[in-house]
Amino acid sequence: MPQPNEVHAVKLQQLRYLTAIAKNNLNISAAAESLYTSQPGVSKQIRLLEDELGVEVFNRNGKHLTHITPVGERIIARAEAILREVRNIQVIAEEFRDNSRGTLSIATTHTQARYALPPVIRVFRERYPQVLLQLHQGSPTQIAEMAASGKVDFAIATEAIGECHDLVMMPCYLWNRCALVPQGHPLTALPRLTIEDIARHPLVTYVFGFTGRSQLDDAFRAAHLHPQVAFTATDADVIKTYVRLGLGVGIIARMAYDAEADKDLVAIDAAHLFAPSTTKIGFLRGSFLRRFQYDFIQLFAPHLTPQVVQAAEATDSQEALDALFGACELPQY
Amino acid sequence: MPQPNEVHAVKLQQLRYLTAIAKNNLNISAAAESLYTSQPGVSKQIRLLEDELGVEVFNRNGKHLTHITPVGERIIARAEAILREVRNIQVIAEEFRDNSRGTLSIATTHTQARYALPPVIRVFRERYPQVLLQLHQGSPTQIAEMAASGKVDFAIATEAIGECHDLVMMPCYLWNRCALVPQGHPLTALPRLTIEDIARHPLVTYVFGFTGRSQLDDAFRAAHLHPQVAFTATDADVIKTYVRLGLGVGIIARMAYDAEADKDLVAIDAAHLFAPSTTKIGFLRGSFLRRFQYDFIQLFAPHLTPQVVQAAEATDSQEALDALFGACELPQY
DNA sequence: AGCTCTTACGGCGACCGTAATAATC
DNA sequence: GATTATTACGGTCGCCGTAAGAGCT
Repeated sequence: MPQPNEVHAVKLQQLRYLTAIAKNNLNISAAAESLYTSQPGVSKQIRLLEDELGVEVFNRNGKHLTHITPVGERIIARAEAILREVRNIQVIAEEFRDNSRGTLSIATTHTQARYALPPVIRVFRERYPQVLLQLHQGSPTQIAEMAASGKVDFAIATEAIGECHDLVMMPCYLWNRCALVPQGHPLTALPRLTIEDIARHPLVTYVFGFTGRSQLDDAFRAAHLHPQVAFTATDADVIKTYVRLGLGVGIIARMAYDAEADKDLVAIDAAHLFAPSTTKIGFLRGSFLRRFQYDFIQLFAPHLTPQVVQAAEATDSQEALDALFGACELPQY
Repeated sequence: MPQPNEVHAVKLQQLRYLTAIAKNNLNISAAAESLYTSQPGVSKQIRLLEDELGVEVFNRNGKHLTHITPVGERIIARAEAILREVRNIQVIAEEFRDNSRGTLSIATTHTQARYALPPVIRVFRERYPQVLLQLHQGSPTQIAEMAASGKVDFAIATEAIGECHDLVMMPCYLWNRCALVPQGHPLTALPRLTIEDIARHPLVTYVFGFTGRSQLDDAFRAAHLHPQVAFTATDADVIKTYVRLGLGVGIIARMAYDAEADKDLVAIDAAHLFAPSTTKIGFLRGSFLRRFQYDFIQLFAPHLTPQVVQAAEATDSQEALDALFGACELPQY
């Protein structure tokens, strides 16, 4: 006479449904769709779970979910941890089954994808030809969101990430800027560039929130200058285009200047004018990292050995993290 | 046309089976029994899980499980974390449903149960009459094991716990010893007790591993003395009995001397002869603590406020923990 | 009116338990 | 021979999906 068991128990799918609803603005229909299942099923399982736990996870107004209850917040947080660990188990199994096969997904900005990553990717592909690479481009906030939600393994960007406590962000390298002008531009005649010189011309540079734009603003503000910004773009290639059109002085990352392809333009070093920016790599806290993932990190930032990465993950406060990397000599470009 | 789903997925019960087998010396039959289910069911689910993950969790020799594979170790560790979190979800729900109702289970030694806990328990029961109390007595190692396996919420003891990294152990108070002799015993005539005085008599004291016995041995060894131990017991009541019979000098915790009930015996302070012992309270790392649990801790050790407890849980290394409590003024008895 | 959650109902699949078999100690 | 794991088989339960109903915005 089978299963007169405990009648009911918490199930993993219920937890999946829970987090999906939370991620879909409390819309059960959308959550069901994102999970490729039916609304009634999701709805029912949530009720069963609430029944089982004896508490309401969601506040309801008639037929609509309005809020997450305080206890629901905590339950969902734990549910996310559980699902992360389940995913970890699967990743661990995959790693041990064949540690040279798998998928590496990275979300990053144009600047990194175009100038910093290619040599790293080349070496990585040679070393792990069986690993499927997936790169996704986006804004820094999108990138952070993708890493935080587990859609990608790594986030690589310069700004606006690190606020999220769920992400472990580690500094990779520092980089400086140059001013970019057409040949024969007045700035090319100056012996040494000053910030006032730049401010006299309209600027073409990055959109706010992209690629160290805030360091730029900080420097001008500190000098009480308010240069005219003629155009803002999310990537250096677009900036170059408009510099070529004579729209203004471009200010880009030094590494984005290609002596070959951009020989019609002149790059004037501006490292002494703006604080260097730090490019970081991050991953979801609590993730099991595969060997090729550790290897990728180290290829991109040699000082980030597996030991350092594990230490960084173990440190939860931002100050402790800064202390950990304060001693590191980061490469500077 | 229902469920042409992902065909299979990791299930919580499979993880429960996994941990049960690990805890039962790789004996599936015993594991099944401990879970009140059948061997074939457990066996099958484990095979299904291994199939799903594509790796062997256990090494098999014909029909017997021999070892846990390296990948199995990691998977089981994650599984335990998952099951802990599931339990946490249930506890959280219970807490929010009614934070004055529930169960508090404590494993402790005779000494604590008999002398240290009663006043705490009395106040606690007044404050939370709805909370069901469950006290379990055992040896320090048994106590640590019970807490580590989740059978009890708290472990309270003096020795031999803290090795286990899964437990968060926090110091509660220090205590000293006294020598216990019948009235008229030669030691009562001495102006100030020395360790040599004691060593001249046979001793009646705690069994090794119990109630700060090691500090005792340390002190004699440091003085190059090897007193004869006439009798060892696990609790002070038994020790008193044999002191009354004239078997030797009892050495017990000062707080175990009751001026009323033990007025036929003389307690001679020995605080200056032996290093004080530290009684600790511990719980399973990663457990959600209910309000009444925090309250209980604080009743037992007023310096262990919820903030301090949370800080202690967040600290993973033993040294950092010692540093955290190094500043605390612990009460001393 | 449109969207969304809930209730009702039916079917397939899965888990569990009993029984029998095989392999080790 | 005793214990233990696996295979085989059957029954019940539960999940999922479709369809219909109820309640907001």
